Amino acid sequence: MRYNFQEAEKNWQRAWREADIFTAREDATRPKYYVLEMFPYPSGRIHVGHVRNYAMGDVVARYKRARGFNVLHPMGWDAFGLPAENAAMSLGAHPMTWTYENIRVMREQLQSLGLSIDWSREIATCHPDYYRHEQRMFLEFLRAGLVYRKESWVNWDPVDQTVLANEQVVEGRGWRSGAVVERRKLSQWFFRITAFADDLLDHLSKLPEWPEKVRLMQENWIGRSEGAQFRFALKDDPRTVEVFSTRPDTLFGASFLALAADHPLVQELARHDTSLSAFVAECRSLGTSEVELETAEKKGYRLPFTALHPFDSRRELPVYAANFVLMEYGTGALFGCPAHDQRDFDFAVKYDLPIRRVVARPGEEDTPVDAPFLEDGILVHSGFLDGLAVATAKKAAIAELEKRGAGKAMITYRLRDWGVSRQRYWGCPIPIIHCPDCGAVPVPDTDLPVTLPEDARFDRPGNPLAHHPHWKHTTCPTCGKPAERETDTFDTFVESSWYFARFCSPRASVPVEKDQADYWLPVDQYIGGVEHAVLHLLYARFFTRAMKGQGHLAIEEPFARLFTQGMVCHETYRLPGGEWLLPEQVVKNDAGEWIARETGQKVEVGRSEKMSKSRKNVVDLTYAIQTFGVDATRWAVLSDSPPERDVEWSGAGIEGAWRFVQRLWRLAQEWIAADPAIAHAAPPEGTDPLRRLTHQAIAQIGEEIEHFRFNRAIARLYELANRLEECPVRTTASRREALSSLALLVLPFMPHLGEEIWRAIGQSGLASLAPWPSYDPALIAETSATIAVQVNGKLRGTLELPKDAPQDEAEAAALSLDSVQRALAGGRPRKVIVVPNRIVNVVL
RNA sequence: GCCCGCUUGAUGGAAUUGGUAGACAUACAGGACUUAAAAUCCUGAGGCCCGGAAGGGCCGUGCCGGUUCGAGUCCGGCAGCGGGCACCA
Repeated sequence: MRYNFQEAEKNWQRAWREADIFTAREDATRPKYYVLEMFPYPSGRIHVGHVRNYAMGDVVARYKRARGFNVLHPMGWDAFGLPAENAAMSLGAHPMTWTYENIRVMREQLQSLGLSIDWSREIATCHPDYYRHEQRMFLEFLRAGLVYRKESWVNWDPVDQTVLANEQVVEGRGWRSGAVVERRKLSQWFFRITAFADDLLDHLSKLPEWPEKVRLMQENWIGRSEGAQFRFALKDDPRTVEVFSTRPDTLFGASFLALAADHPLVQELARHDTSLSAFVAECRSLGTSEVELETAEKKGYRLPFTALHPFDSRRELPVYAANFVLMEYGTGALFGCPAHDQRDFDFAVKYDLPIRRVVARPGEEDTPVDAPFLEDGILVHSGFLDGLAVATAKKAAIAELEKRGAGKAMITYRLRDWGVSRQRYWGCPIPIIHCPDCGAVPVPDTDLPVTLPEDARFDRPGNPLAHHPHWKHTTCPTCGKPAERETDTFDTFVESSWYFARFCSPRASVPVEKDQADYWLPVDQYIGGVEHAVLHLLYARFFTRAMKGQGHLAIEEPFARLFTQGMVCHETYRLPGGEWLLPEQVVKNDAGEWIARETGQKVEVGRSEKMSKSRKNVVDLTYAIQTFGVDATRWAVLSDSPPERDVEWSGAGIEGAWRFVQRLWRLAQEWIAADPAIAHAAPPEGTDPLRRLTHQAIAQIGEEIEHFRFNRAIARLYELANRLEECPVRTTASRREALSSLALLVLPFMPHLGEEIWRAIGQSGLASLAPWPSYDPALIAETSATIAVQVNGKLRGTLELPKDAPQDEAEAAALSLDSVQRALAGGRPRKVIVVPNRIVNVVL
């Protein structure tokens, strides 16, 4: 007798489909629950990481549905992106064909997993019906001042002729071409995410159901710094230099000013000063990689200016252009206070500038500074600030600057506006027309969507849209003269910034249908990888605010609860030539070395890292699913490891999971065969050991699922199975209760087996529609307690006592134990500590 | 450099949040069934020591120290691993 999972999977998936039970409909009479897993990029095939992610979401969705919630659990495709274009270049397939074919395969694979997904809401972001709304919202945001265009520095790959994201620059080279990346200034479109910097930061504290780690990462990313912005006058020059500082209290310790190479003043001087312009070029060519920055020398170029101290115009400070000052942060200029900043200290030593102590511990006012003093202390040698603590001195310094009209308190953020222009084909076209006379003109609403030309060519580097013979040529909507379309497309993070809202009304003619969005949003449970902790999750929070501003949404925060599941990792395998191999393409030879299965070549084994298609360390579960079934595969993927933790994938667990599937199925079959009346038994009454086990399991497993402890829920289910087999007293009624509860408890993890057992015991209807079993607290109440007996904190034995037995009884029982008597050796304990129902500790 | 997190048997991990460390699973070993294998079932197992055995003792949650009747759990210090940020003024 063997469980035929192929049959069961086919039958139940058909039954669910025919009963149409996963299609979500608004229903004011039931509480809603929106479960969403981060949607996949259609890279080719489903791997273990996907299965883990979607199996978790499915557990939650099925559990909440059983708990009476009206569940929305949709699926879509994050379908624009670079890999499609790379595939077009290397395989000759059109990005669209490649993408839709991948979607077809992956959809089939996901559907085979028995996920409780509402497929009627499926969306693909590369479809014009999706991105037309994005284009429309972009233009709305433009009108609202949340979008602008400006020149900015980008990473430019001279071989592929495209902009690269920072993440795509590896050690200063393009990740694909290997070419040394240049910095280039290009006109780019930006989303004004900084307009919400404070709001995005403040609301983090209102997201208690987000992991602390993610909130912290976003906080650091936004990087709020409080300080002051103020002006230095220049000697014999009407211009001024604006600086930002978080330490205005140390202003009396200033000994120089430093400007970024891109600072307008420096730029201007460089026009007539060739050695300065050489210095500027050197600053720009400086790599942006961490290692280079770490080791780069602090270099300055003395400018022909002298700055005057804002609190004492007799004090004169030299002004430098310096390679460590960033135009993008603050004002692109700073004052250096060598005594209280490491970098300024290094610079002062190098250029022999004064190092003036202005903060000190009591009694160390005149101690020479041989290393920058960074602690809090008392202000010294600072005129009106003398004697103040650092925090007070900051306020006093700012007040004085304001009084003199030299500056004001200022908050600066690390967060930059979001540059969304990409010189790529496979993305959403930016709906703008550039007219020589009218400038950048929005595409009129009636002309949306701007769709991609299908006949683009991918046989040369650069942007296929720009190369297209006629796509970009059009006329200006304003003046009617010949004009050119914007040939850049959006960063693909734009699509994923609002897809969760689109799922509420996926076919609407507006971006979101307000009523439906108001019903379903926010997402109650969002699940995805921690690698999106900052970018995607921050962009989505920004987009939600921007959409609210346009009246599309009523919420600020898109995701009420966030769960970041760990990554599934695997070793990487690489041939000497650099070609990556799939795990299934390598084997260990007799000597224990890894070799390529086909050629026998030695393979270099790399460290275990997140499964990704580019490194080929992906494990396809097709084989496991065909051999052991979907239920066993889902079970194996969720067993053993806490969901938030990274796991090193090994196929080891899957056979055990399969054995367990069969064991449960056999258990049900055997019980039914031994007692056919089980199928019709009335609900049990009273108490017996089997009922206690059943109800304990119901209580525990519900609790574990609520808290995302799927590994523990699974352990409890194993325990339940072990005990059901051993349990002595069983009535027909309690057996029926045990089996039907078992069916429902395993269902979120193993939906097909759950249905199978449910039907086997004669339950009507679908288990997937059955309410979560309830437990009787009276049945699970413990009547006795096992109490540990310790002598001086060391375990000497255990006692079995009635629950809540009086303390003196427990003490007496403990003292009468042989092991305790031996330890006492006739003496008397100094002290006995009794913790009811837990422990008795005899202290000698 | 700064900020977070982690470290428990052969392995993945549990431990009611200060109260019996190692649940559950995987791998392993022994046994039963079998001509044999698979499957299934039973048994064993943190380490060391005493004992023929029953049993008993000591040590043990990265390392050192502390608080406590009692520490995997709390505190201080250190090490290792992982993650985030970084010429951020």
